[in-house]
Amino acid sequence: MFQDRLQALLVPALQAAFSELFNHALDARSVGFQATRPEFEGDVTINVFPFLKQSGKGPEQTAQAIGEHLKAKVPIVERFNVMKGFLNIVIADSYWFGFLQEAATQDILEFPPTGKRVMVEYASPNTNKPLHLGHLRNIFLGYSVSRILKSAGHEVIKVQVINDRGIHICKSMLAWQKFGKGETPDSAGVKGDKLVGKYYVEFDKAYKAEIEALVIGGRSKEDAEKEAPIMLEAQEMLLKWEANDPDVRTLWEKMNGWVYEGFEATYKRAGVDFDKNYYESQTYVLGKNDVLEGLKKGVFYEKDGAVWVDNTKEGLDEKVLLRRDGTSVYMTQDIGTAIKRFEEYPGLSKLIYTVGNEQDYHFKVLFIILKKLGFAWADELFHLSYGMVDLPTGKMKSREGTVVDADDLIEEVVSEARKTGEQLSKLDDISEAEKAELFETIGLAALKYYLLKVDPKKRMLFDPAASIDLQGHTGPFIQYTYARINSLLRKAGTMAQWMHDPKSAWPLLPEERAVIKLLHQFPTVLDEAATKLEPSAIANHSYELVKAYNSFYQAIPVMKEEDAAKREFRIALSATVASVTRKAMWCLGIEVPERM
RNA sequence: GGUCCCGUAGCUCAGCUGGAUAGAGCAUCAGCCUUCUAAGCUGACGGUCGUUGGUUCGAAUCCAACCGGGAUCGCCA
Repeated sequence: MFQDRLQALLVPALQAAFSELFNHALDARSVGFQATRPEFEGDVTINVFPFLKQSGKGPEQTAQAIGEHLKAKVPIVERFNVMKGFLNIVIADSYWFGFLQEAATQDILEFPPTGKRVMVEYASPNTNKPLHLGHLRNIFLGYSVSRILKSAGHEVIKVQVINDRGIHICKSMLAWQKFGKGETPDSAGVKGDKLVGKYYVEFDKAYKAEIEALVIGGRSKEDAEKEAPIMLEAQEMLLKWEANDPDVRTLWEKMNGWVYEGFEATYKRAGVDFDKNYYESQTYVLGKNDVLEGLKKGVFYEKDGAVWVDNTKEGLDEKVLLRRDGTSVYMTQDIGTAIKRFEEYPGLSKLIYTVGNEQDYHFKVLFIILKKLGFAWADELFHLSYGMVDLPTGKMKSREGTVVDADDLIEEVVSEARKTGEQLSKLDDISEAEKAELFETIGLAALKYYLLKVDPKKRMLFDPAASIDLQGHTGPFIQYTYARINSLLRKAGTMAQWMHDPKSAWPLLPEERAVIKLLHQFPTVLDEAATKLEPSAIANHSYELVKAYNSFYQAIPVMKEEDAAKREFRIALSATVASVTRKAMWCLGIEVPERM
């Protein structure tokens, strides 16, 4: 990494300075470089306060002594200044020119292969209702993480888990049977997932009506909830499903098929995909044997006929893994599925679950259990826990109909992009089809960037008005900068290759230097994003970069520059910003348009 | 009640492996298009970093307590 390379040049020199000046060994890890604050002259800053004990001198003298030593010994240290305990170092232009030369000719956001395989699970929808805003945060986050890991040199396997069985889908099936009159997505003219979701709501209505009737008839609310005929019927249907009843299975396959078509359409429009799907109907039987084996080994224990794990030593509770009747719980399946994945993918070195933070406890327990079962890879499991998405009106609640539908939302951001795009009317000469594609790209960028720029761990507020904003700290602003550079490059024609020639170099302008430094930091940001699984780091740095570029663009002529060497250098700088931005957006799952 | 997460400008968020005068965007106000895309740029306004203690040469950042918000603690999924 380039940041590391600069440090690699400076740290040993600093250590040498230390032993010569103060006769003291300096631990490389204790050295912290920081970017020099803009109000001072310099590129990197060393804070000497931590070294005062060893130097035995005051901050100014210490910094001054180190600065003089570095300037004498390190060619790229051009000059320095001391402000209190801060040693601000100016790195020679030649270093920055040299870096740009490299960045212009290779992808600085593509790391060499690590040989590691990583599985990222980033969607686990139920098949009884359509995808909503919460799913979108999950999907965009996981997709971005998988691309970041890929750029960081890992082999990535993207998977989703489809919760295709259980009482929830039986409810939809039953309601469709009762009230559907044979309606299909085609006959109703709606997406399959929407149709099935509609019958899930129908079930709930009928169920509530039955409860009410029973309560009026004198039953307690709790009894009524248990005794409502339609609920009993749904439970019966679930039993039939488990018994492989042909009629139930046929209906189940038909309705799930509708849902998959609907999901597929949403994923396609959202621009995400998966390498493999796991279906709960196939995995829900897994895990039972593993639990029984754990019982034999004494990892688990039996109480009241059920199998339990005791995690009280870990500060957690006891948890049932097999019910008294021998059937599985959710945890059991997850144990089995994890084991299966590591069997299916030999050499899998990491498994990341992108799941909301309401399941923090679940994953804590799951990982502890797998560790107790003795799987070495248990340490490589990671719960990428993301915060809930709130609306200005409060929490999303499906029962209260406050859920923001994924398809509707995408439609809205795209049409907003269209509205603005047509107002600006810069695109009168391109076809309707091209325009449609462009607005799709811009609208989705607005939405994705809005969801990804926030630290995934944090709960976030979804403000519909802000999410379709195309100005300021937004995806379209970044796209705009890219398109703008492209326009510049088109004017430049076949780009004459700029080559850094140390002999004919000129002083870098502050605007140029600022842009180069942000490019220089980017690989470190990618590394951090890949380590911490934080797309927001990429999103925010991309914004910093294009903002600095726009300031440069505003103040400094590129094509109008008369000195050919400078002109070509600025074209190369612009082209590099464009290509790095494109790659950074790729890491977020965001496309960039050639013009807008 | 136990455990965990969060609290930074009017709003939404950065900054959090301790370091200089805490940064952006939106909103508000004032400038900049006969020159490379104004979806842009420049500037102004705006802060007891929830509160109180502690550690430290130095705390938004680490620790503790409290206040406020959220999640979770099923033989549900």
